[in-house]
Amino acid sequence: MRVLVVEDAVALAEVVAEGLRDQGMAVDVALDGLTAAAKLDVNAYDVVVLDRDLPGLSGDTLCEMITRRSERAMVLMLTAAGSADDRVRGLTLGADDYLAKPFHFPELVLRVRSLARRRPAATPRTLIVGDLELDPIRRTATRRGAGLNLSVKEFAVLEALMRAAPGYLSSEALLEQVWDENADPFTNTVTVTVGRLRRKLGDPAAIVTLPSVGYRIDGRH
Amino acid sequence: MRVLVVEDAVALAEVVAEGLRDQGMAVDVALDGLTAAAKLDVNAYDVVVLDRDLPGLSGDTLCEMITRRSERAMVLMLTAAGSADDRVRGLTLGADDYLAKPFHFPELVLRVRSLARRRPAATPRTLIVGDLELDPIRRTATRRGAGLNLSVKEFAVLEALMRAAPGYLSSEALLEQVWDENADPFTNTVTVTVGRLRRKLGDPAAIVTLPSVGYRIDGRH
DNA sequence: CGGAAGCTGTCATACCGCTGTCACGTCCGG
DNA sequence: CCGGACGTGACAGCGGTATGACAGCTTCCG
Repeated sequence: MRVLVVEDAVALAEVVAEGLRDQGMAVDVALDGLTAAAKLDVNAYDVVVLDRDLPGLSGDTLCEMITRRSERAMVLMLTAAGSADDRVRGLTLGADDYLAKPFHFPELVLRVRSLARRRPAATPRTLIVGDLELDPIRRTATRRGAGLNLSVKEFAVLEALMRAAPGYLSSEALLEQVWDENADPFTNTVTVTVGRLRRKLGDPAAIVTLPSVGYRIDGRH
Repeated sequence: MRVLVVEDAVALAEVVAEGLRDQGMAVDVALDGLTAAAKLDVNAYDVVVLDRDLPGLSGDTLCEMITRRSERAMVLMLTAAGSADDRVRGLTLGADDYLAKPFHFPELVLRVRSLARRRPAATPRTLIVGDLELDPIRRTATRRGAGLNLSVKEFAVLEALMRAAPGYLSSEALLEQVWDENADPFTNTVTVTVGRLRRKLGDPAAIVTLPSVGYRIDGRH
């Protein structure tokens, strides 16, 4: 899952980004509105965590820009002012959720996850493809009921592939969804991670390679 | 629109199925939970009309199985008990609508239609020409149900020809669509690739040559 | 503080199958 | 009988993919 954190207080931005990364998300940070707008043009985010007080472009303006798009990210607005009025104004601008500073970090994580889930309209709480089952919230994955011990990246790759099922994802698409913008575009870490994931999934092969095209979960089991 | 009726009372099942067929829907019937589960594995339904009292698997269990999937059908639960409690329980399990027996048939039709409308559009994602089937999303191709193991170019050629069917494509058109613009115009790689594709498709011949004109998929199989 | 263990990305390497070229054979119309 | 169009087998080059080894890093724990 790809997240953009827009927050001008560097310290806070980093704390939030790190925390979300611990949850296995690929997080980019923008310290002002203009940078944020540029990044939004280039990358496809699932959720934008947006501070309302921003240098450059105001959070409100940015929020409106985002929500006007058709394939838009979900917006979680952060604000210092927690009054009911502000809440209403924020939601009017199209923010999908609202969180007042100071906030409890676990709540932020919860809301980001729930926003991501809401995006392509009501995805179920657990992903099931063939004999694979994956719970994004509890961060558990099983095959034929047997628990899998996956690393953060492996889990994220499996989740992305299962969300795409029965479709496929190219290496580039995986790199974009699972890794953040600092990823070397010439890396072969996707290949390696898929390889390691395959080993942990065991037989029969659950991930099929479509040569020169990408990877796909085989749901026939 | 594809509908599955799961109901153990044969007479009722047939009446419902016939009535829905009169509305132009494609209706399958399952008389018990296990049969239903099997059919759900194989076919993609838009709506499942589900009796709660079932032999084999209970309606509740089946409903949970359906709603946990990602590309799921909408569920209309039928029940003898029409109490508010049951209604709540049913919806908790993920049923999308609820109808108490005995019901007026027009109401059933109405609800099925409305559920189908709520569903994110079952896209006809497969190309079908004769006995050939090609799924661009999953990147699979089959003939008479048997999977074909095609290379990138072969797949692209087959896809182009199937999209053109029942028309034809000239070698030049294929070269333009499948290969990039700086392809050697004097190459015979199209001929070769079509040849290899033919071999993988097997008998009877599915690609006919129109001498000096081009190639066409023969859809009569 | 120090060491063990796990995760992650890089690199080198081996391998496999796709791909385009070429040569040659065949078919068909003129 | 000739010529063009097409089919097909052989072949070599190349690119994509898998994988083991390794190093940097973090985390955990005594």
